Amino acid sequence: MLQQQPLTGNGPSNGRGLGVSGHPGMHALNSVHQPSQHRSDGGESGLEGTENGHETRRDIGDILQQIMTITDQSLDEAQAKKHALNCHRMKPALFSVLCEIKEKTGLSMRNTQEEEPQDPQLVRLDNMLLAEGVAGPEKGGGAAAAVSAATSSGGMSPDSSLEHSDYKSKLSQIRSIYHTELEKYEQACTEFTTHVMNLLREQSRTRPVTPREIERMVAIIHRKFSSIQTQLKQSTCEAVMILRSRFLDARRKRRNFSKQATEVLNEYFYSHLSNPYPSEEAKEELAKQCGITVSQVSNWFGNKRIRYKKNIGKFQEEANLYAMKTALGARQGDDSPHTPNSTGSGSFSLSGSADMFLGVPSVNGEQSAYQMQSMLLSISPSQEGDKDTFLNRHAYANGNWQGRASPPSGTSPRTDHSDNSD
DNA sequence: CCTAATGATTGTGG
DNA sequence: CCACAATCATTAGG
Repeated sequence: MLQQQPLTGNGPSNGRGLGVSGHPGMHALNSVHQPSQHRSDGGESGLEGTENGHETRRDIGDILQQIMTITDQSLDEAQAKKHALNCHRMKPALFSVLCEIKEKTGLSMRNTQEEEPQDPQLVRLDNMLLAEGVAGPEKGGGAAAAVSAATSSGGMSPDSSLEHSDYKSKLSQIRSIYHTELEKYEQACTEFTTHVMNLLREQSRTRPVTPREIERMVAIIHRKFSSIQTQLKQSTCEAVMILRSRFLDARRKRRNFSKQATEVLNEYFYSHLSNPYPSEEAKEELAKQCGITVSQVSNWFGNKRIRYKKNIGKFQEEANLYAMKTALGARQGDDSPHTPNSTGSGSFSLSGSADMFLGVPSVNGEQSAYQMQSMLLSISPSQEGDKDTFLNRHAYANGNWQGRASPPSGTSPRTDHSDNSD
């Protein structure tokens, strides 16, 4: 819109080369926009000459003549002419009229798509950067604090902090890059804007430029720069996402839970074998005790249930161990919160058997424990469910959540499962 | 190195 | 959304 102005106010000074060849386009433009100003005498004051009623043919000749003489004019002469034109008393009025025309023609079509509703994607990017702590004021609050709190209570996972700091440093790196780039863009934008504004202001002395036009120009520049910024934000987002996925992958690089943690979990699992579905609160409690997250507890129980069910025989030893342990704990006046959920299978069953183990030589006792446990686990309600109430309950519950288990081995209490098929 | 154990993820169904 | 089942990916032990 601005690169090719139709007016020839400063024509003579820079249009020399073109003028010589008598460009038809130029001629046409001249004749259109300055119908009353071209005059004869290629010499001096041609532009300011008075009107004369010559024929058009003659006019054209004059113009050509004028153009031809441009080459002969000196720069000073041209400047002088320009100045003279600028000082003409009609000039402001003419300019304002021209501005109006411009406004009505060229810019009217632009008006239609002037408003843009704040690109939603840009908003999304902004939100994400903000949420990720890249665009915000400073990091160090929310997530980090929560993580540190969680780890401190458990008193463990010293390596997670390491990974975390790694993540943090990478993130801050991205952050700093983002900010410097953003600043650079911003600076360039304002610089360019002021430059353009100055340019336009200056040009407004020689050609019709309305303030509104300048405004529009500035808006256009801002839009362009903001699109660049969007790109920057997008790539930053990408970088964060990549970093994030790497970090999450690192989380997949699991560490086994501590011995104590698995102890606690197993204790709960086997003491609630009838219904190994800890409530949300129980999960939280366990998580706190083990220094892991609630979802990790959920994972653990999910894995445990499925793996236990899949091969009960493999877990019998373990089951025994923990059953015995809880029995011992219960016996030692540990009236701890067992949260009798639904079936009320708290310290139940094995207190008696534990007693038995205690009064019996160790090796033998362990063997008996296996037997007992396997009986408890593989018992079917119809067989001898009416012997003891606790046994009955337990067996029932077992059958309930396990559905039908499919232990590949013959449920032998021994550790020698002779199913080597190769 | 191979394998079992194990924590996490993914896909499916209620 | 939760549980389950299958699977992935890593760790630990031989």
